Amino acid sequence: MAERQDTDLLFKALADSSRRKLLDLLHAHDGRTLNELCEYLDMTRQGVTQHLDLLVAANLVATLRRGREKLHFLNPVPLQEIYERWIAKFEKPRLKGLSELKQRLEKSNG
Amino acid sequence: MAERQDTDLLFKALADSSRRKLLDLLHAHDGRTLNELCEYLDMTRQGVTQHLDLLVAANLVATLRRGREKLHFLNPVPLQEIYERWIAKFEKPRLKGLSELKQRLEKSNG
DNA sequence: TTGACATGCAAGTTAATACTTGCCTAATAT
DNA sequence: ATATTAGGCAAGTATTAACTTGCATGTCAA
Repeated sequence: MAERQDTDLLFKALADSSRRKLLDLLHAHDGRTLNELCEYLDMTRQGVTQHLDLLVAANLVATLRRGREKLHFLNPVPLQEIYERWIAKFEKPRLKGLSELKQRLEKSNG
Repeated sequence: MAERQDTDLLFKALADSSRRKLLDLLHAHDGRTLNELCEYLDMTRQGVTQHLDLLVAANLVATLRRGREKLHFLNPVPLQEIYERWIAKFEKPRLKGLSELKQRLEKSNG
C-alpha cells in the first residue's frame, strides 16, 4: 500500500550520493534554482533535474515556480519519519546518549 | 574517504525492501540461520545470501559460524550514526516528543 | 562411510538506475 | 522583436543491481 511505497521512495531517494548532496545544499541554503544547484554537481542539468524529481517524489523537496525559474525547498519531515519507524525502534535498550540525556535534563530542568 | 564509502554502503543497504525486511526479522529475533531467513523471503537462497552480504558490508549485520550453519545478528549502531549525521541536523526547530527533548537539551548544554 | 543438510562460489540474465543528447516552450532583458 | 536565459520532454545508452541456475565444499547423523 501507500505506506510501503512511500518508505521505498524515501530510502531510494537517499540511496544516491548526488541526491544526498542536493539535500545538503538545500539545508545550507533553501530556495535555490535548478541552475544554481547544477553548479555543484558534475553532470548535465537534465541529470540534476531527474535527481530532484526523485527527491520531490519522496517528498523531501518541494518546488515553487517564480517566473521562468524554479525554486527548491527542503522538507525534513520524511527524515523524521525514518527516524521514528526505522531507527528509534532499532536502538539498543541502553543507549548512552539517550539515558544520559534524560538524567541531565532532569537535573537542568528540575 | 572511508567515511563517504561507509555512508554510501549504508544507504544502499537500506534502499531495498527485502533487506529492510531482513533487518526487521533479525530485530524481532536475533541469531537466525540463513535457511531460517529464507523462509520469509520469496526468492532463492542465493538471493537472500547476496542481500545479507550487502547488510554485512554495511556493518548492519554480523555473522557467526556454528558448525555447518551461519548465524546472523543485527548491529543497530550504523543506524544511530545515520540519525546523528543525516536526520538530527535536518530536524525542524519545533518537534514533539523525544526528539524535542534531545534537541532542547543539546541547545541548553551547547 | 554414505546420504542428507547448510552454505559457498561463479557465471549469466533480467530489470532498474544514472546519465546523456537533442529538441522544445516560456519568461526576461536589451 | 529578438536574443538570451531558465527550464521541460523524450528517447537512447551504459552501468549497476537483483535474482537465477548449476555445481562445489564442509558438517552432521545414521
